[in-house]
Amino acid sequence: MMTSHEIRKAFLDFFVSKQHLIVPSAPMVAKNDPTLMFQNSGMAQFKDFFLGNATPPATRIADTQKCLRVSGKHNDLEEVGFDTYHHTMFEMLGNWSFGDYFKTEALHWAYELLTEVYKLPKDRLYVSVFEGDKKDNVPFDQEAFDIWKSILGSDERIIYGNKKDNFWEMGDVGPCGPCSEIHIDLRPEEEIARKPGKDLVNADHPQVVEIWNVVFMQFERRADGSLDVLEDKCIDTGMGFERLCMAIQGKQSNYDTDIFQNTIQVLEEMSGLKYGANGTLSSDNYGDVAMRVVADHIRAVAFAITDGQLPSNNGAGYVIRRILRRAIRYGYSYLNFKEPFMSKLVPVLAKQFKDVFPELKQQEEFVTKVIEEEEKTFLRTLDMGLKRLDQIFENEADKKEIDGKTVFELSDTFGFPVDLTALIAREKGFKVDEAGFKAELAKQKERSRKDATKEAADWFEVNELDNPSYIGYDHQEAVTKLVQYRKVKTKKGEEFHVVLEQTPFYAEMGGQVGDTGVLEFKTPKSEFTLEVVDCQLEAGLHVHIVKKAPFEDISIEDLRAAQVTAKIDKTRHSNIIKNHSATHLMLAALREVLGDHIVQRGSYQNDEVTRFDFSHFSKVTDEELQKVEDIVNTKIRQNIALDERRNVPIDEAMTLGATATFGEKYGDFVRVIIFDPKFSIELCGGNHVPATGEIGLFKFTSEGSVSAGVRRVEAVTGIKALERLREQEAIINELKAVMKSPQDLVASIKALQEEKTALQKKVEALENEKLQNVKLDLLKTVVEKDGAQLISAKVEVANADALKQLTYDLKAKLEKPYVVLGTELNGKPLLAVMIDDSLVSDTLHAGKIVKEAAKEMRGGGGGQPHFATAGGSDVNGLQKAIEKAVSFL
RNA sequence: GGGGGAUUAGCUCAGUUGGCUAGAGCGUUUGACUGGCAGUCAAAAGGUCGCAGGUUCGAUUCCUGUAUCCUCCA
Repeated sequence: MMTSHEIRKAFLDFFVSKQHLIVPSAPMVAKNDPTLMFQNSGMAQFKDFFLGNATPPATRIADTQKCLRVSGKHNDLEEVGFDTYHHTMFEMLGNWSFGDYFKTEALHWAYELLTEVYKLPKDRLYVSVFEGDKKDNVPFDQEAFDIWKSILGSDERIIYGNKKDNFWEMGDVGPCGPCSEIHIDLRPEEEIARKPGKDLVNADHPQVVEIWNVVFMQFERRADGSLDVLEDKCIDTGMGFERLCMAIQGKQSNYDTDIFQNTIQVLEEMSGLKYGANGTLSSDNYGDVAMRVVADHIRAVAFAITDGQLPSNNGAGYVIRRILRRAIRYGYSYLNFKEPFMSKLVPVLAKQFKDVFPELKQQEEFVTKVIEEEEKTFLRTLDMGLKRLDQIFENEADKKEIDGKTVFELSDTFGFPVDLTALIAREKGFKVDEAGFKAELAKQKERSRKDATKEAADWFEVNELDNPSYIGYDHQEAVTKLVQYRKVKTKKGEEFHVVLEQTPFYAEMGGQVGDTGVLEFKTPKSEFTLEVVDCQLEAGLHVHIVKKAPFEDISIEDLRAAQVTAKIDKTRHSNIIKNHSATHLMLAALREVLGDHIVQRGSYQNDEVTRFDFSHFSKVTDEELQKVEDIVNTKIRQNIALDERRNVPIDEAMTLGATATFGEKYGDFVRVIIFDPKFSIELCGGNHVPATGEIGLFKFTSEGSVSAGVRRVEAVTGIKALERLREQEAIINELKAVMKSPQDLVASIKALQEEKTALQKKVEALENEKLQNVKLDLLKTVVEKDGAQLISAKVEVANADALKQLTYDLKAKLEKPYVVLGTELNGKPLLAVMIDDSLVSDTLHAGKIVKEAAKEMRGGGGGQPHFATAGGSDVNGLQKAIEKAVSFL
């Protein structure tokens, strides 16, 4: 039997023999395509070639591509594991022709590979051709039909496919064309005798499956819906590797192939459960389902992390977190893993894929650590949720239902997955109020939406100018005109938004805050100055935000004629750009010190500080931070001139080795910021210092964690860094002065602390001793009354605790105490009542006694049946209160 | 950006009409038993109840602000 490794190799070797260039898989995380989070098909990385935006390295290419799908027609994450053939991550084998060969070769080779190399039985194969679509004005694919007929010798295994199954389009416009699929029937003979496989093609049967899709790109869709015939026709094929292996290895399930069996065997050892004990296909056996879920998900997560996507709380990172958590959940619930287990599977995969995807082996340790951290965090979350659930089961034992609000609270506040709640509830015989949950979720969404919206009036157009422009890269001041303004109501009040023809104000973007400054208006009748508190980008416009503006009192003619001088706050701006340029240097230095896995996760620069989040799995040590500081400050001292390049084609920028930030969208032309081409090259639209020397000084102020796998550092630059150092110095100097300039400041403070603790203990001991004397005196005043030993007195103590202590001490010395003690503390009366447990009854209850008695001193109180305290505000009533308390006996 | 929650001993956490000498388990220290290890038993030490205000006779508990962490939504 061919191993999966051999099957993959045979594919690539076959196409090498047909003069194809083999290229490596693109990273699974789509870094340069803003429309995609992950590679979702074999052709995604070649999109630019089909669109004609780039030239392929060869006209014939073949590869295996790592793909990830979690949503779509057949890929709902929640379904994976319940059947035998759906996956989150999968490999797509493909061969491509860019204006080279077309249908004849593509179909002949496909058939040759399947039947000659892989030796798949011919009588189990079916092929489909496009039947045509009148509405779209696309004809029946006669060409493909004829080719297949000549290959197969007859048309009895050819199926006609409709537009949905057999016409392929990349988007609303662009290259498209019919396709031909090859299906295989893997059912046992007796079933085939009962029902011919031809009837089951494209019918979602787990054993009659499509294994290869050959797309003929021969048209181009225009915006008006019409089709043009392409000059350079292309071939785009995709063969699902996991399914192919199932077919060749004669298995009933993708999970029975050696691709997944390594992992599953380890899972069996770890869990002590046997996979497939009740029949492999069973979706009722949750142990089996769980193993499939884990085996599938660990691949997806491990390779996603390898390709640069850490689990996080939004975007692509959240997708990875959800996949990982789903696997942990299944392992936890059905395989009885209560401790991190996913991370232990990474070495299995690293070994299995070391020849085809060596990147996992290279980053084995890192990937393991990230997954383990994430597992620990989530297991803690699960534990908390389970405890809460247990309480709910106890409290609602008679209702047998968990209301929607509680379910929502579990998920919203404690991150406990809704379906897990439902699952556990079912096991306990509880129902879950799903409608109520959905209502709560809708409310939450509404809240978030509502908050996001501000009430904005329509723009009031003053001057019609279609091209407002930003000139801040070259100027800090502009003499210009008012284009439009509007009034906006926010939660905090009212503000005006102003758009100018030209502006030197940078609008917040890429982490750099917006500029502030002034707008000086000169109209024919008046002059006034507006203070700009912020500048934000909206639909490509620089929107200046001002708190007050007299626009409504000025005629439209005068506004139109107004000359506006826009000036940014230069000092603030210069502090901001120091921080921004320093951030670039810092990123480069971090990568140098910590490694290439350092990827920007977020950044923020204002005039005070630069804050930078990046992916890294452990605390950055003080030594590492110092190294980074040293590198950055060295680069500052080298006074490297800014090399700023505008309108660089994105491909050219990437060739330069530019660092692009994941999650940022880039156009075809980008701005590149270079400080020493060997050190820092970044795609960036922000403002920078003309030379690094201007930054002056760079100093970290903090390092910490934002979430698992992400660290946050903050740093200051320039005058702010100096100010900070001075502040610290001032504190130390002041401390020294206060401590009378000791030789070792730290040691003397420690000594002071120790001394203080010792003295405190001494005072306590003395007070206790004093209390003992009071106690002895009081013991002499014991009066027998109704079988109880009564002590009542007004005493002097240091604090409320001492009074408490005294009553307990007295209790210990007496057989059947009834103690009433009062004291005056800070001008307020305090009362304590202690009665023997044997005396406690409905009427003789310390809490009640004290409450009644406290009325005498205008106060209240409470406590336990045998001991209670009360306070009040009238010292003069203390004596009466004591008497009152005594009178209860 | 908005909502919810958490913050109590070295660690993990309990602690409701505001008054319970602020607790448990693990860990630490000491003592006893044992030939030693391990263990068992007994005892002890260890707390600004995140921080700052406020309400109250009295706040770990209620309110406001703030910091940090968790979590959901956008």
